[in-house]
Amino acid sequence: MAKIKAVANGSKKDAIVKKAAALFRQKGFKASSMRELAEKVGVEAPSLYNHIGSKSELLQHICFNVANEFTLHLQQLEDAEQTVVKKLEQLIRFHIKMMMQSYDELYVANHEWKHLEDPYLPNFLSQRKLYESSMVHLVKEGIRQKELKNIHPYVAVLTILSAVRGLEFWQRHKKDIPADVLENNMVNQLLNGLIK
Amino acid sequence: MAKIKAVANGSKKDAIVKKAAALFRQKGFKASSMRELAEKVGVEAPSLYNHIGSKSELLQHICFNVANEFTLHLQQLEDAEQTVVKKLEQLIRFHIKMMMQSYDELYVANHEWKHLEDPYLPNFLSQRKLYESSMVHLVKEGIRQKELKNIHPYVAVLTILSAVRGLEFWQRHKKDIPADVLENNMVNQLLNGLIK
DNA sequence: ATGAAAAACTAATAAGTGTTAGTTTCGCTT
DNA sequence: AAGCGAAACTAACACTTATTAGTTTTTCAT
Repeated sequence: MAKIKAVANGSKKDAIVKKAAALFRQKGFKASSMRELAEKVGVEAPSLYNHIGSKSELLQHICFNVANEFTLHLQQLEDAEQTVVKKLEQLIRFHIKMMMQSYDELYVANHEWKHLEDPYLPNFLSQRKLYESSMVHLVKEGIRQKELKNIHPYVAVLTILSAVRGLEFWQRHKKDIPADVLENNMVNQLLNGLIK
Repeated sequence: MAKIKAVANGSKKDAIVKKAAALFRQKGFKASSMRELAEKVGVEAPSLYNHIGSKSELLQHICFNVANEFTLHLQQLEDAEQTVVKKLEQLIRFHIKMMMQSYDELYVANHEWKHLEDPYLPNFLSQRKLYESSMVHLVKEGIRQKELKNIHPYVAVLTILSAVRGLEFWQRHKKDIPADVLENNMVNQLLNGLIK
């Protein structure tokens, strides 16, 4: 009856993944049923399996799409020739941009990763750990270059990552606080506690 | 066969709530079954219903116990005669202390509140909003008193709340980073970006 | 020891889960 | 128009879910 409309520049599978991200964010992975997802897509539940392999696979796609985007960006940042402070600033701004353009996916990757299955869960976690480690490395370099105060590197990274993660919380106040105001204020607040 | 052992200074119900908090944190609310909870408690699933009303009720207790503790502490803080900076510092330290002594409960309240049911979900959210508002008020006062820079108050609050929330993330590194080191570093980093 | 209340048990229910099998319909190429 | 593959459908399965009913055991004050 109803057909699945493929999203611009993407397969029908991508369209399903996108709807799944929205649903998983609203209800959580376990509380989202394939029947409900099918309804959002405009199709009966078993029809979904013409395009996807399983419910788990949907979560995998969401989580790793996000993880890969962040990993890629960080790698590019590491290779760039810039001060550590500039790099940290760009990193924060990237997190904010991602939060705006891929809210559902980012939220799901942050909150529902624990429902990933066995080869994927440890892979996801180690990729995340690697991201963290790279940031710690960056901060240490900043301290060595005397760009940053002599703070505890891991605590600094933790604080930055937590703060940007908390931006999902701000989605509800989008109208009150324009993105650029938020961005500049947060960058300032996070970095001024660090810069020498 | 097995009997439920009441926790020190608490009913058997409290013992179940505590086990539920640990389970809900590990697996998430929806993915935790009453059978599994019963197993952790050392009893058959239906026996739980001699002590509690429903699965939902467990989540309600967890979420509101946490919310009430924070609300109470903030009220006491507001009444105290201290500088705004001191108050913010104490607030951050309180969050860290709570994270250490009630990790499971705090985690569940932060992550699983969306599975609360109808009268409780809006109540929880409005209590949370009130907490936020009080913090914004506090920051505004700090700006008026010229204790704080002229930053966007809501962004400041968001950053602080997000950063302390991210402490759950640090639980895994407890051994590497002693609590007091973390506490002092985070307080410094968060406040030095704010203090004039 | 006895009777009552508390709290455990077993059995069962109704609803919901992801997913598979088998069949029909749609849309496009020839 | 015919035929073929993609993608929809219905029906069903095997399981798990929270929870209730009814019964038996345990605990404890008298």
